[in-house]
Amino acid sequence: MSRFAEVDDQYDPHAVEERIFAYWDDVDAYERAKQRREGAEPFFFVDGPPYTSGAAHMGTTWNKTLKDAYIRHLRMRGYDVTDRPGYDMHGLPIETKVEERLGFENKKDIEAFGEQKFIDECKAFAEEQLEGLQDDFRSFGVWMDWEDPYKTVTPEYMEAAWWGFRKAHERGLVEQGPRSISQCPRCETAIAKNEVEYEHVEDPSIYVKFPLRERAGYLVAWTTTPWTVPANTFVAVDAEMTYQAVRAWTEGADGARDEEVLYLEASCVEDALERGGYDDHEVLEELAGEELVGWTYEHPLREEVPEAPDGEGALQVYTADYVEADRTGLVHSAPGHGQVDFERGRELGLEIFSPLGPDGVYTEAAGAYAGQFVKDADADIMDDLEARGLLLDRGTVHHDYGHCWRCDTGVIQMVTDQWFITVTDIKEELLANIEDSEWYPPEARDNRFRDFVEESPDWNVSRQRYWGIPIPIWIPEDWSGDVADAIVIGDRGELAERVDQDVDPESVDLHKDTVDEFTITEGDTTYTRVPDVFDVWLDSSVASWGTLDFPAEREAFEELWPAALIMEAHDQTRGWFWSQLGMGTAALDEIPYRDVLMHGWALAADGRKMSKSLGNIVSPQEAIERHGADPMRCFLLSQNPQGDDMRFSWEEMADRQRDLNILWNVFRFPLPYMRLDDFDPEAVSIGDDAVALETVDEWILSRLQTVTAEMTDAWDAYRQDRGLDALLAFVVEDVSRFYIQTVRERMWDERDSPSKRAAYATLYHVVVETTKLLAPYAPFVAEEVYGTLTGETGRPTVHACDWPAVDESLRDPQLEADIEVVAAVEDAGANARQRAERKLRWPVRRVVVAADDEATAAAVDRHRDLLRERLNAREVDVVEPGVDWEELQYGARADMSILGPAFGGEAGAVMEALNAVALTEPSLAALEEAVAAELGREVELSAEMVEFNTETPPGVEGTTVTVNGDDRGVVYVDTTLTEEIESEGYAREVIRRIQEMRKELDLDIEAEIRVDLEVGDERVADLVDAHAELIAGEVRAAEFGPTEDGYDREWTVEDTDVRIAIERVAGA
RNA sequence: GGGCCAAUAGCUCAGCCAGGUAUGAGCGCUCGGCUGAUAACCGGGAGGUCCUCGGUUCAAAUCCGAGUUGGCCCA
Repeated sequence: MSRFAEVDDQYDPHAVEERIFAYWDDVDAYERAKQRREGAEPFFFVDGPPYTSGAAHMGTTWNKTLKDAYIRHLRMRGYDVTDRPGYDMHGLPIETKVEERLGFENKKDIEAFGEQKFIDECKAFAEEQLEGLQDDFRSFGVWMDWEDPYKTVTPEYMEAAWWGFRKAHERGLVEQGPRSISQCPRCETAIAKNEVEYEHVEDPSIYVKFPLRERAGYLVAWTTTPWTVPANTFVAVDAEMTYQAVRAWTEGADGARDEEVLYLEASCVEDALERGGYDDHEVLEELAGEELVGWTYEHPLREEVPEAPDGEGALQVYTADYVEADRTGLVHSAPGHGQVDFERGRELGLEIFSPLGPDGVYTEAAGAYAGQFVKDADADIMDDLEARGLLLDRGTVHHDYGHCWRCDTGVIQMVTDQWFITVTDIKEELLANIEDSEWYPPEARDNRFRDFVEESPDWNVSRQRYWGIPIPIWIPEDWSGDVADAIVIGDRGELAERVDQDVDPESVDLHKDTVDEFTITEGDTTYTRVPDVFDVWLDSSVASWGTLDFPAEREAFEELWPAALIMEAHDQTRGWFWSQLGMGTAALDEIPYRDVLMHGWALAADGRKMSKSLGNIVSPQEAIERHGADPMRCFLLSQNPQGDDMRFSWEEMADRQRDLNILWNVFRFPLPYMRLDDFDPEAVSIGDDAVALETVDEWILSRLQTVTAEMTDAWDAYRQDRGLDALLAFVVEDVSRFYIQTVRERMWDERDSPSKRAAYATLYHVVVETTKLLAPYAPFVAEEVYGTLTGETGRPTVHACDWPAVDESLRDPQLEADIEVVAAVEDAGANARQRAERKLRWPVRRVVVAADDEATAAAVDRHRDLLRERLNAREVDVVEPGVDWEELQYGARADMSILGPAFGGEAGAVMEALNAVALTEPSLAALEEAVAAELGREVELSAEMVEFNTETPPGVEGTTVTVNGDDRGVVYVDTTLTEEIESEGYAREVIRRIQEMRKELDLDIEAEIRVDLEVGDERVADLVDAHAELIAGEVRAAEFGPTEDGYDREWTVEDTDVRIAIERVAGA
């Protein structure tokens, strides 16, 4: 970029982005920034792979922006940062999208289409989505290794999953067996708990009567899933609860009683009998749940389902901890379906009867219902129960029921054989390994994560699908079910070595259709692969080594692993944070990451989550279009990244754009002067002898050090938001509002001077360092400003710079504290001026600062010149603490509620006298004396009667100085006019108007002009005339006098008409 | 239904862990100033049941309990 080039008048984020994208391309900025740190201390960052099934939304954008900012920052801090992006590309969500695209209904369509073709379609879809995501991420300036992302679908990566799984197997943590799982009958696969979405639906609500064998009567249990009744195996009670045997009856028209005996939990009796439509009842007996244990009953659908459970221990009452005193207090339990039923059933050693296929259709074992889809059989089952007189009530209920997150089909609980990593066997290790990670915020680890790990069941890693990493297990024909007899393959080399077919480990694809062909023969036994693929959560769980292409490549793994840092949103506590812990511990007995930055979710402006149905989605593209990538990034990075959800706000984003615009103005303000003077930053810098730093220069340089230190601390504490706050406050308040304002006059000076050089050198240094501090947040504008200032002398990109170090020699806390006081005094002075209605353009005779403390007095004293300048005062005086300003007078206000009763009829006169007097000191004695003089007689006053206040001399206004909430004194501004002040005031009024006219004519800064002035009032004309020289200097007037064809304008200055004409004179 | 998190000015948020007057901050609004950074900048002002209800305490935005609303996770 060419140094001190002309820049846009206004910050235009889109123009900057466009130029910088081209520039980065030209100079290979990304590669060079990385090259700079090659061989430096490594920092192993691991990208949590986004799922490739759609475009980047605001949450992904926040996440990636955070990652980019931290990577850039760490790189500036000197680390060789791993920045390989990753993509999670397998799994059911993509399968269902592809099925939709191809118009498929179920698995049979896939089989007909061809497994390999379907896998190819899924791969193509995922790759297509991946390209979209890459473009999205690049569009807001994320610098990661886009040329070489890790993809979970490549052989190297899939092998990493095999390797981890084999390690887990070697440690005895892999097993196969029946489990109650959530099955999607459409997708015909088990789905994970977190893939189940609950929806409000209407379902049957039935009270089933189970006929007791050894005694009269029925056990009554409630269920919303009639289709599980064929598999009923036992009825559960709570040991402690009280159950009642009740005789309940209905009375016919003829008075005949129809009665039966029912067993229910005591508190449920009334409600259940009401539902059953009984007329009345009596309690026969009370029993503890424990006493019911061992009672046996008839299966209610024995005739329809002859194969229904009837084995050892079946059809009995047992205790179970899932029983509640709700509905009936007895629970119909079918270990072939429900998870808790299954677990209790296994514990009791009961038969697991699950008479349905993966598509949710009853098998032959279901007898009369065979061939029906379970949900469709509900009605028949209820009819059959009713016909048999075994339904106490039949109704419906609205409740939440699980559905497949992808295809929205209601899930069914059933027992199937699945493969597990038995993480419950290593729970202690998992909990211990957690301690090796540091979480930001820390509570997330100690509450949420620990709880989740403690409650985690074994990990079902098998899915009966196509688009995934095939489970690398080969089993013999007539397999015993003992996993020790199975073969688990850990990598491609081993695969090629052991399978019967000819396989090239370098080129083999590891997807299902390919590996299903492979067989292994050992001795005279032939092994075939189990048909399942891995749960897609297993894919990303191995990312910490998969991203290093381990096990194919070993060196990087040995040097870098485990990850130094990962960052994802809080939903990943039960996702990626957990899966990595599980897999890392199972395979390597180590947690695969050290620092975890857990951020929140991007919510919509209304505080609700962004969703299509609420219509409150804001896409990153829209944000970039409206405000630009840098302002969007700054908005996202100004949010606390530790746990809290972010609330989207257009206003905030617009504010960040405004902040960057101020930076832009700060940057472009000195450029014309620097160009004019051929300022050479290399020859004239802040440390040089030829540069005479003034107080404000030293101050802003000190502030820069303080801000740098604050920002470094903020980044180290994973609070980049606080760093950005500090930086923007510095730019807006310190640099723009204070420093620039103060140095403007120095830059206007046409002559070369050590002071002007100091201003140039200081501002140059401050802005260049600021671009470095800003670089991780707003990489585009930081680059443009940096490049324009440093030209060819800097690094090719600001992102290859070192993070600024704090230069203690430039740091002066005393000075910073002083200027804080000065700024507060200035604020108070401006306030006083405003109340006196005296514009800043008009000088004031003097300003008196009555300091409350030594520090304030000393600060004002030290910076008297600066204050004089900023307050436009001829003189600044300090009154030391403890001393009254002698010109100050005091008055008193009467409190009539005290004074009235005390003086009766005289009160009015006393009050008037009291309010009228002026005192030199605020004491009761002085007041009494003055009031006596005023009133003509003595009065006796008490402290309660009056309140003292100060009265400033005529023409003087006072305002309290506050610094960070503390009163530090009072500033008195004396606005009394003198002829000399009026003269300068009018002259400055004229100057401003001429400047405006120059601006209107778009004259060059250096252009000289002729000025013709006609002032309507003779006295004012003389006053202006007295400052002709000042005017000429300020507006570059070569001469005064009539213009030939000048730009002519009428003005009104403080009620006086002024005509001004200007024209350019030749030769300038 | 359960666990965790949040709620403070019109908006976005500090403050809460270690209780002590909300100087709250920025933006917005409004009134004024400045005028070669000017589609910029500066100052003044208004603006609050600190979600609600209870409790602990001399004192609660802050600690405790219950509830409401929203978020995440789980059933």
